Amino acid sequence: MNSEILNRLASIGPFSGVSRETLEAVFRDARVRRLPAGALVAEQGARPAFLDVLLEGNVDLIGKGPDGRETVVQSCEPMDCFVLAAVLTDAPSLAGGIAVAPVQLVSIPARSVRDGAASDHLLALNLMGEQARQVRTIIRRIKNLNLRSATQRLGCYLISQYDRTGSIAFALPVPKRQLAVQLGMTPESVSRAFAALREYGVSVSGRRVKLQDPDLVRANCAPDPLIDRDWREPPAACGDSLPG
Amino acid sequence: MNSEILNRLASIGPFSGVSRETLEAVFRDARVRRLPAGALVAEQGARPAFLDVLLEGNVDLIGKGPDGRETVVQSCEPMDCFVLAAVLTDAPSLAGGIAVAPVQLVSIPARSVRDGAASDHLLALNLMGEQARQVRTIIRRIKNLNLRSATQRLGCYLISQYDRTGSIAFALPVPKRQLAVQLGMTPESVSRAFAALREYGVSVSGRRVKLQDPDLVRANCAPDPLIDRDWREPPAACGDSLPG
DNA sequence: GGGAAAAAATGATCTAGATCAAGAGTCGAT
DNA sequence: ATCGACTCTTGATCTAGATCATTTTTTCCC
Repeated sequence: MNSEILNRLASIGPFSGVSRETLEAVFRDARVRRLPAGALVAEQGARPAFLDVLLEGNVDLIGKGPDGRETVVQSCEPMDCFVLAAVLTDAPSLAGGIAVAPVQLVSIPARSVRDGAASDHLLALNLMGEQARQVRTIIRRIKNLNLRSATQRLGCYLISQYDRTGSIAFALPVPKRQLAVQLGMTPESVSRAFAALREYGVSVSGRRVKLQDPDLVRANCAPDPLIDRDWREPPAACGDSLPG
Repeated sequence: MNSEILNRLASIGPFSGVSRETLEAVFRDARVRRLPAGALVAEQGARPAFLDVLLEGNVDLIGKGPDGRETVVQSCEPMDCFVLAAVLTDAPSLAGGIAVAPVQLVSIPARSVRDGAASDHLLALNLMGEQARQVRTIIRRIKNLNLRSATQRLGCYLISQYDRTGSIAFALPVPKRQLAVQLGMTPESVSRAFAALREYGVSVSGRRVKLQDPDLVRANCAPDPLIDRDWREPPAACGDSLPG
């Protein structure tokens, strides 16, 4: 594992500020993995052997029922870590992970993570905070799915892209098919939602989107800081208040 | 705060095994509250001043959208603690809490909880584990809602009651109206689901339920340990491996 | 025990979005 | 450019469950 990757890891929420010794112990047996799109990254029902941190690509966490039905629990971006809850409780994973694009990830042995938390107070605090943020992310998703129509969800997503880029014209970071997964609907519904948003001055061509009148979209899609992630909000370095 | 309550608190996941001094510090300014059914226990959008532990009654955590729509995020039973994620991250609560029955709860100042975690390694580990379990509970709920029909959800719920009580005849622990909330549907749908389950030998009268043939219900509702909480699974005392 | 008030059952609609089924672009590789 | 394979769009239908409206059953309070 090269030191550039190590530095990137050390800077994310769970590991920020953690002592060099602890990091060395935790990462000692970590390995970088590369997998093609479509690969199974984590298996549902098995105790995860590794905590995975996504360096590049996208991974969808998918829950399957006994009858084969599926539901996307979460859609991960670079520097997210997944199956953390299962790793920390050493319990069978409730969802499987599928690479939706070629991925690069760091796999840290689950044992190392648990041992690290047990022996390093700050790491434990960080992981506690990370899990708390997880909880909030999932609740946001639930609210997004249950409280809004498909069209509103897409509209709010576009608004968030607008806020992030600061430009009324931007490219979708993912293909529409994948957007459908993130927004909890079918690709057909995404198309129809785009069609519905034309009324509010939204034009699309391929991946290029243009918001003629962002405020009109805002007025009709009701973005809400308690649902949509505020990308400006700092990742909340927890453990800051640790004395000593 | 009397010592009986203190002992009950000390025995739940987040506080189990924690040193007397830490517990004293954390609980120093804690207060017992009693509220009538319908009371607002926690307000959405506000930074919670307290971590609440439910001693008696039931609390529903409800997310509201800008347009007034509502969705139940979680339904809490005694000895659950809620708004923990918001307390730990000191962020606005994403959902409000409503007492659906008269409740008794312990309110611990948020500050005390965060300070406790920062100064006591074991407490931090416990809270980390508690949050991890939270995550898993919510994911289970998502899978239950998205992967099963209303009838299957009710059937699996009844099976879980059967497993818990060991008897094919038992009383529902909550009124049907509340059952509807927990299962994510309307009271009307609960009625219809009960009607549909008659075919599988389920009879109801008031709160009394009888499963003539549990295996028939099982066969048609597909219970799954990765969705339904296994009540036998121990609450996973986390932090057991803490050295020293 | 009677009778108001809440809870539950039942029936009749309604609806958002899924599913199914064709077309129409779009893109990458030879 | 030409082919073939995706990805997207658009239209037609279907469906689980919500919603609305009414009746029946419980509950429980005096």
